[in-house]
Amino acid sequence: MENRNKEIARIFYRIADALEIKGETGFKVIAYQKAARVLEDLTQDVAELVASGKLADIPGIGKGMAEKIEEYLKTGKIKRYEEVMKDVPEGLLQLLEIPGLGGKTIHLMHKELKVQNLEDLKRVIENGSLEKLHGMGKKKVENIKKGIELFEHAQERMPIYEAMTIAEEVIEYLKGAPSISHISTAGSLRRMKETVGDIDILATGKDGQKIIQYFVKHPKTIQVLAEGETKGSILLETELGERQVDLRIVEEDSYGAALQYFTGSKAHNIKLRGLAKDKGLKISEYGVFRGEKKIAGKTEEEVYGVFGLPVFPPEMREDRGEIELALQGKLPQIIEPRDIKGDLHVHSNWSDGVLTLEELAEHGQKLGYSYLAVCDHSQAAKYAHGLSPERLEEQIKEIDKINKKLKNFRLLKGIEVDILADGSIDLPDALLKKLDIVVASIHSGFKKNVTERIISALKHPLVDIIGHLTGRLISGREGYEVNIDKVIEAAAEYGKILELNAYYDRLDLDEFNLKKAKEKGVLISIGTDTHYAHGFAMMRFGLGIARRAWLSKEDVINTLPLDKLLKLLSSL
DNA sequence: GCCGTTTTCGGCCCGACTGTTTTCAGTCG
Repeated sequence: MENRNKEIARIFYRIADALEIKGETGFKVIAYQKAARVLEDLTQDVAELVASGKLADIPGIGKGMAEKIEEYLKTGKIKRYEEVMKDVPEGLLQLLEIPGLGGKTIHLMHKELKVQNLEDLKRVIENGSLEKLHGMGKKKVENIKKGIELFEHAQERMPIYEAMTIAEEVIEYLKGAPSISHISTAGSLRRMKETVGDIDILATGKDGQKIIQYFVKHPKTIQVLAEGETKGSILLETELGERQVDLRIVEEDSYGAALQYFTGSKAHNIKLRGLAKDKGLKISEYGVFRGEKKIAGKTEEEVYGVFGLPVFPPEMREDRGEIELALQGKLPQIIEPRDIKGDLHVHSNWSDGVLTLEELAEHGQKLGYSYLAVCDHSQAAKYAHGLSPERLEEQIKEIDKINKKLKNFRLLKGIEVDILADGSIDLPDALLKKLDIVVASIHSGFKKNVTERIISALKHPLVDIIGHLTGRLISGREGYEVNIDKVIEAAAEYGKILELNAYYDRLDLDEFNLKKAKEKGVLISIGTDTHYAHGFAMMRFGLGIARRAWLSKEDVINTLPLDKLLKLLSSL
């Protein structure tokens, strides 16, 4: 079983929402939200922290939260939660998700008009009673109506690859805007989160208004949501639906401060603002100020420099302890794109890929890699033309032939072998012994003893790596029922490697499990699992997630030069 | 509700924008 951290986090979020609607002081709401976020980010099981008495050492968890967590672990309930929910109908919580509608207004309409849910809200809009409330008016109601419309058409967060593709296309377009200079992604996209809500773009230019006017005329615009002098917001038509893109324009002089500010995360920024306050400074998207005087803002180096901090990699800006560590000069060095020496999971046209072995080698060399691991499917994967022992023998010979012609580059002989229903491996040992690298993955029987099967694969002396451990697809499939903590422990025990599958829809292991793996000393291999030429580019998303998990070069085996990699693999 | 070698009480990030006000409240990012 997974630990209960996320369950408790969810309850804390709901308490925060309920308190917001009840009109409690904002700081209590923030305290619950912070505790919830901290719980979500935690790699240890709260139950273990309770057992060791270390729960209240976690920043954001005080006496009150600790008591509630213990109560939940003991009784499965939190009294405080049931109390607050007495006064707040279930249907009211959901209304907080409507853009433009907040706790205060919901409280008011609940108290004055007995609104309990979305239905009721629509009714009081239609019959005009909402408009008559104190502080409300025609325009506010109009805005809420629009909010409901947006809410009902709300899109799921989009996978990072999709967001990046749209953002890069818009950035190309923006280069044609008058007076525009620096252009960058910001927000969760720049932080490389696995999914992205809105696409945020930041740019500098003398004439903000003209740039925004140009921006909203993007040929795929289907609706202009905002068009001002410094901010524009549009809905774009894309292959997968409507996507929101926001553009902000700032002066050259504020670019660093704005980039820092709009990259977030919010929690990271709040912590930084706290530091500023302690120093008697003020920080905003325009710069760092001492009184009226601006002392930094042009670059992120300048802004962070004021506090004696380095420019954090965007992926680390989540308030997960990075600021505290940096202040002590102990911020870890995380993996960089240039550290990657090869891709350890690619498919050829021998199974379900489209590229020939020669083409794979060409692409690998173009990317500046030293090696590529050809890991086609094994025979059990019939749908993918998995390789029989005979065809794998043939492929091995073919790869040997190609390698003889290559200089400073090597195709590694590998396989992505199926872990069968009984935990055994789909190819004979004698054959596996001829390979440089063996990745074992589950492709069927997602609900059958997955944990045990994976662990038995880990025990297999010829298996090096477990591929896409949970099997989840971000845009549509829950992962297998697998006890990840147990698998990580087994991988540590047998000294085996876990894959970070860089394909954007998998990103599996995710950042939290990668962090757990690192803490247990388990090494990671990053592979794109590409079946096509354009799939090699997925490496950047795998790297993004690796960086979000604070993996260093030393944690990732495909940062090794070829000879050291082969030595490591043969020792597993 | 959390937090503290300046505080165990009194703070808790900041500014833009909007709309309903007549000096401010609510919401957002």
